[in-house]
Amino acid sequence: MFTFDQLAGFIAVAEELHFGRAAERLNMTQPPLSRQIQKLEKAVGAELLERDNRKVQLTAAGRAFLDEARRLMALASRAPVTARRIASGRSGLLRIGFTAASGFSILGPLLEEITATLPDVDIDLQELVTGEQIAGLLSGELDLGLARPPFDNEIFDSHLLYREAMVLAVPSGHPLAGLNRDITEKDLRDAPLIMHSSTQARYFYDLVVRMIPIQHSNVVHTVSQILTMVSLVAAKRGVAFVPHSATLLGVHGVEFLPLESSVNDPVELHAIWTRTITNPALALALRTLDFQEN
Amino acid sequence: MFTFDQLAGFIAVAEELHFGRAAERLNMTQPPLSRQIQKLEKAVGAELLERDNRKVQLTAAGRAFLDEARRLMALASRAPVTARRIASGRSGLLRIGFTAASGFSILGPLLEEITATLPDVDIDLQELVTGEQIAGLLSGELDLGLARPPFDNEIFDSHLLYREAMVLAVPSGHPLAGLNRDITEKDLRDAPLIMHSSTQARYFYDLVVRMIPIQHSNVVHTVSQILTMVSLVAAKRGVAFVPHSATLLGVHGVEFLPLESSVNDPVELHAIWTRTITNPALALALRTLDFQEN
DNA sequence: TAAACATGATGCCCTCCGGGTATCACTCGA
DNA sequence: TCGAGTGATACCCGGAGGGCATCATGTTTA
Repeated sequence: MFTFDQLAGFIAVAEELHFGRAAERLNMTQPPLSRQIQKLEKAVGAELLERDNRKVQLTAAGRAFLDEARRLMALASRAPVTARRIASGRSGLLRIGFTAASGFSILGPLLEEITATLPDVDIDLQELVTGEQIAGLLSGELDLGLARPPFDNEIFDSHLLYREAMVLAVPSGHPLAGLNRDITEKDLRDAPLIMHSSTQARYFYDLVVRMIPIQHSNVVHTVSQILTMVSLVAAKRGVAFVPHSATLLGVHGVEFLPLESSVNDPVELHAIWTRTITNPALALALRTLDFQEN
Repeated sequence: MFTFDQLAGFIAVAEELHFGRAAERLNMTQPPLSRQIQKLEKAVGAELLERDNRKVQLTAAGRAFLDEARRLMALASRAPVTARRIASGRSGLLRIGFTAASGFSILGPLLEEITATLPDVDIDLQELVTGEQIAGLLSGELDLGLARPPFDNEIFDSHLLYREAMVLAVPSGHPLAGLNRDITEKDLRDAPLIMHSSTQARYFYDLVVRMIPIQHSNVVHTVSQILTMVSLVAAKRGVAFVPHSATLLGVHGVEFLPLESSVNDPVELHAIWTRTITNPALALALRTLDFQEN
């Protein structure tokens, strides 16, 4: 196998067609350059230059090999640059998981800020519920999640994106919509309820149960995604507790009513990521977004 | 700058994710391999592998650099192969000049033989009169010519392709066409004549003058290309002496009549090339065509 | 919980590769 | 015919890189 030095030497001689001048260009003397070319020709197995004690010219094989040599040198000089770009985080891939509701609120501005500052970072997006995001982050299939609590603060670092109110989704024209006041526990005593899964959507389930004593006999559906809930409300299957950002989903035939609540804006959305960051693009993105100091 | 050995080492470690096994695969011991990778990382300017005293894994930059490294190695191993193919003549470029008439006779079979034996040799074809071919061969713009004498036998080597008769081209329905015998000098005493240029088509000019005493007052046109002559005959501008292969040009409105001649088939076509062959593809083609021994 | 094991990094030695200087061999032009 | 120009060769020397022995550290096992 030949070396990059030999290739550089050959290119110089091929361009100068003169060993002395080529050696000067390479900041070396002529003899080692001669031997370099000899070694290269031996390694390639073909005569590349025709030397005539008076002039030097390329052989047919030499012309072809010159092309390849230039290609090799170009590739070799580009490779470290791209590697460094990726190591520094200015280039690379960021895999982001997000919930359906966050997709309509915070995701857009967030992506805009990332792409404006880090234009060479590719972004993979996946709509996932919080549980799937946590699994993805742990397995390394995801770099960043936009998810709800709870998550293990030993493993994950996080940044609170926003808090929002819980509202009641009802079909258009529902009697409760005419009340023009905050909905209370009593209003819901006999309403058919579309409820969050206590396992898949634990966060919402717990929140609702803390806010309002539920008549479990009223529950007609148990689902895990906000979008599914709103769709079922639109289909007049019942009413549902959803975060305020669900109003942005744009589903027709649904109205959103305020709820009487002791806590202001109890629903949280966090950006979360594993504390052991291996993706430089993530590190840089977190700094860009001011989620992390240093 | 890094070396190919470092690249090969990195690829091995990246594939094995284990320094010991990678070293074994490379027929070396583990310590120098470790240092090779360190040198490579220093040269690249980025950490490529994350070592953990227990396991090895690629960094984001390492994954990207692995692609480039594989590309480099592939290119580096292909380059000598193509160079050798060209040096051996099995691949490359052959630039052939030919006269219009030879294009309709010998050129086809000749090309067929070359491409059948040397399928990877590209062929450039140019229709040129003998003088232009000789200039092209001398300047190195042409490798092989299909031309007429004379040419300098000191400079050019040659191979006689064929000899052919001279015939008289006359417009269809010309009185001479009805004679049904060889045409003699006397038949042409008053015929308007389309004659070869004494400079551009010296060979034909001399041949004709040797065969038949020309009435120079009868010459109505002086041209250098056979195809032009036949076209002018078709346009009834006169009669012309052309080689037998001109019958293959397929020009309508022209008949070809035999000439009384002392010499059988006086018109020669040669393959010619400079004695100093630099194009390996030419050397191999000449041997393939049996134009040259060894 | 301590000892054996596994694995990458480091220290040291030695060989060989590659660069430098001096010189040769060959050709061309005055 | 001789000197200038140019690529190849001889010889020397320093440094790069490989091998062996060993260290540092984390994991497995008894």
